[in-house]
Amino acid sequence: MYTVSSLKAELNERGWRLTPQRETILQIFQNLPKGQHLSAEDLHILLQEEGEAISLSTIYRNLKLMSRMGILRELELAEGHKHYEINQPSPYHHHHLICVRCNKTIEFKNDSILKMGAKTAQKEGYHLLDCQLTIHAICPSCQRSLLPV
Amino acid sequence: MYTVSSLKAELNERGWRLTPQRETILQIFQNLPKGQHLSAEDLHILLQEEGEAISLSTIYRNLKLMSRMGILRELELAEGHKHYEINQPSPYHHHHLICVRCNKTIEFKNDSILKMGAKTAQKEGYHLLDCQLTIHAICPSCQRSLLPV
DNA sequence: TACTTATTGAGAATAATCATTAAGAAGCCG
DNA sequence: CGGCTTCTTAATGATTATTCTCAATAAGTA
Repeated sequence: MYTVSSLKAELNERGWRLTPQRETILQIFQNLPKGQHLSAEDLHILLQEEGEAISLSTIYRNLKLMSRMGILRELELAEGHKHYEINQPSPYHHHHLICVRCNKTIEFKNDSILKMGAKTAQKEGYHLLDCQLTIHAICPSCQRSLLPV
Repeated sequence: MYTVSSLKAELNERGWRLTPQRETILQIFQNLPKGQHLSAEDLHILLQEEGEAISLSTIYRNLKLMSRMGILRELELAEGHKHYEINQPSPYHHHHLICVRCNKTIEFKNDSILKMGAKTAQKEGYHLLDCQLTIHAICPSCQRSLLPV
């Protein structure tokens, strides 16, 4: 599991710094119930409720930074705003199937996708950070509702 | 001088449309006293005062669009926000010298800069939209004030 | 302990989303 | 031919999301 000290090491390696805010954000995501993900706004409110308020600027900055570092995954579940979740290694690595009508989201696993992503990145000399298959579709329940597309 | 009908022609050529809002924005810039330039917010307020209110979204969208079309020039006079002015052809084409302390701005001309820009763009097969030399400096008056840098 | 400079927070500037409106193209007809 | 109606889809406005700027702070290093 990704620890605060490995975060610090990775940051320092690039001349960046471990701040209390970054530590807090990492911990929030690590303690999040499985399958949950947060938007910037969600995280902002959650932190306020816990009395650990962090400014929205800092939240946006660090969500982006930690995604680029491969610590978080940036999910495009619904249109209009992004969600984030912790990026876990192989046995927990998963993908998303989203109903574009009701936004119901299902996580599923498929090792061959990750393998293919890893292989492709390697072949091109890229350093893999994350590899996610996102499927937008219409769930059975919404299909039955017969609403027009 | 750039006319409404040439704007319409250029827009339509790309499958875009001439709207009353775009026409209004063009006219505002054409009637602006020489050497004046507006920020998005300036333009928004100016239009409200004239009773021709256009939404901020539309203003931002069109300032960017018209800059990319080469109709307006996007100026970075002071940090933090952009200013726009009409983009005029050769005899009126000019550059800017800005005091980074007091923001006093001087326009100056230099045909060889435009020629060089045109030549460079052409050599690379680029289509020239605008070519501006922006000089940030400290004006004599601010130098005399002896404030620390 | 001092020093450099990345980071934060607050606020302003800019971009993106989505439902609604309307520009321009195409087809009709007198 | 021109005016009128229909149709497609770009553009608008309102709102929300995100980025940027700057002065003040503090992490890591010497």
